[in-house]
Amino acid sequence: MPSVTLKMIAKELSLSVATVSKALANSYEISDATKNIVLEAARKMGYIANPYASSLRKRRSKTVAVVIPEIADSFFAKVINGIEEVALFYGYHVLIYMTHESLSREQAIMQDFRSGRVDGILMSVSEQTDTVDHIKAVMDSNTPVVFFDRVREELPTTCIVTNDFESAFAATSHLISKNCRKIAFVGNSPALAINRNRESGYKAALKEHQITYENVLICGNDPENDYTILASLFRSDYRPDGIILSVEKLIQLLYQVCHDLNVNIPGQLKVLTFTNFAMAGFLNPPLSTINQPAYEIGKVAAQTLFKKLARTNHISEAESIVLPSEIIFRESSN
Amino acid sequence: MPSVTLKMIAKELSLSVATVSKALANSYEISDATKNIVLEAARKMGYIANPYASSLRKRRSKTVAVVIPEIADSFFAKVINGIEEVALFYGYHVLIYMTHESLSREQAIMQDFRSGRVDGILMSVSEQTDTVDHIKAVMDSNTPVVFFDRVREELPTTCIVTNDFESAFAATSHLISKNCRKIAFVGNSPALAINRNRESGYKAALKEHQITYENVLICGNDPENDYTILASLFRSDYRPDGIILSVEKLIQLLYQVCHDLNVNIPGQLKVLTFTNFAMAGFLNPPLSTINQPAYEIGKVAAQTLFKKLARTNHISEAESIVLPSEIIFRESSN
DNA sequence: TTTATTTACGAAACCGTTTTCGATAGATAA
DNA sequence: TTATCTATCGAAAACGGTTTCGTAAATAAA
Repeated sequence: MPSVTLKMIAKELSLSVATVSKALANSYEISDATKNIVLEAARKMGYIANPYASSLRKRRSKTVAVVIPEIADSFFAKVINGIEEVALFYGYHVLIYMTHESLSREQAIMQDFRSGRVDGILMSVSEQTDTVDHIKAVMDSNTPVVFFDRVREELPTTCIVTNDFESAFAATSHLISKNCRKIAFVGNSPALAINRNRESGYKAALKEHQITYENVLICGNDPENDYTILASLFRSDYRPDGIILSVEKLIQLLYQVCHDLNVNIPGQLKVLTFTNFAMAGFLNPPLSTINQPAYEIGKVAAQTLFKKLARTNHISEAESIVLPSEIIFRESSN
Repeated sequence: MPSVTLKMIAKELSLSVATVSKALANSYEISDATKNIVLEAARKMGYIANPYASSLRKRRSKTVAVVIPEIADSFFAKVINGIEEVALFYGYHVLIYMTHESLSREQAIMQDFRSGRVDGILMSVSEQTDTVDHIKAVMDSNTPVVFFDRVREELPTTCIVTNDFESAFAATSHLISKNCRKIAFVGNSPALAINRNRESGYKAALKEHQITYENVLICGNDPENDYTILASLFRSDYRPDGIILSVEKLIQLLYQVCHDLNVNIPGQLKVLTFTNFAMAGFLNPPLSTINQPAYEIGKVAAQTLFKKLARTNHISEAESIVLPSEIIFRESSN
């Protein structure tokens, strides 16, 4: 039960603690013969290093944090899969934190990271995040941050994003080509670059086709309220014939609304959605999707972070890595 | 940049490190006047305790681990949501580990936990897990484990499960009542109690109705292979007219198979699935589901673990907490 | 042979807390 | 007046590793 320590191995072998430590670290200072003896003893005694003692002295925890709005979303779940894959490879541990779209929670989480709990941070900011002071403070304390998906480009670090502008542009153009002339766009927070980019792509496509109907809705985090917002779309004279959803969560609500109000998809409304949703092709009707490469985003984000951690010089610059999304046209937009 | 330590506060205030530490811990040994002074200085200097020093000395990390097969599954994603909610409340941090259904990965992860990295563990075992030595070893080193969903009942600890037998029984009975006489059951690993319980429920219902057709398939983790297994069902004389899926991942494959082979749901095949899938009602056809209370399972599992952690005496006993699932009948089984 | 260098190891400081054990001064009790 | 508490604080020993630095022996260079 009493876990075995370096000191116990040292005593067992009549060596010093320092020697045992170095032997286990495969230091050049120790002879191969001694290393073998130590390794064997450690194995036999079932030695496992205390990570907290090690982290305290080395000032590195071999731990990274993932800060996301929430996890009940296939996108973030897949991102975490990618992150975990890479972290495992590099021997890092992964702490998970959720902001639940709350800035104050995000700030509290970031505050904690100034303790050096994690070596680096992978994050996707909350909807509410309209300041970056709390993030900058962590970066200033020498903990690198890599953003993905919901990024803040004003900070000098790497952002892993997808081609949101182009995707929204292509999606909107596609709806136009399908004879939609009143296309609505539904996003969540205008504070997020990701939403602004998609909105810009949407507007650019409208402009190119000289379409004046423009309808940008902002949904929040409250399903009931969002339902009302979506439903109101179809009760007004301003009723659209096409819609682009920027948020995965809204799919269900939109399908519900259309079901409840007898809006036929794609007959009366054509739908295209940013999502990462394996079953989209089996919905009724099959949903056209803009598939973000979630798993890849997670992998690249983690790899980028570990690259930063490996480097000693910390001249981090603002930079974007763009992984293209893939649009899959299905019946909902046909 | 150099993070502020207790020593710095002590020097600043001409107090001892011990006094500062105790003041911040709100110890009765320190006068209110001194506490206020210390608190104020700590706040002003931006003190954040080093968690590794603290964990090393206190032998408690305020960290728990979640060990799951994978996360790209709405069930586990929701469970984590529940866990995180409770962990936040108790001031705990959450480490995530995925086994990817591999026993050796699971063993490696458990091995690491013998270092005392985490105070407790929440886990759902892998498909391959046919031994519990690696788990027992961690429990013996005084790190409590709470199982959920995929449990191992032979260990003296708490298991959070849902009423799998009853759900499978009810689901099978329902298909029988809809005139299915050749009902297949698809699970993953027969090593898992959860699967055995569901299979037993399925068989019990068949028996009760004196139906002799019995068809238990085992799907694995390879989509292509699983597709073949499912497809072969409909090419044989043994072709079923009803099917119960024990695994969420298989939904997409089954719908694909039925689409490819022109098997009409529910006309030629009625389907009921264990899943936790918000969009099930909007699939084509709407899918009847046995909804596990994923979020609740996560919450209860975490609460149970924290209760164990709070207690000093460690007389853990085998015990099951059953949270009932809810069956929602939709068109796929009608 | 002498000197310089390399090899292999150990003593001790250190990482930043927490905790034990005194110590002191003032208050209270005997 | 003396003994006993009580309240408040500090010195120092943990916690279990890592790292610096010193040293003795072995080897190489002169």
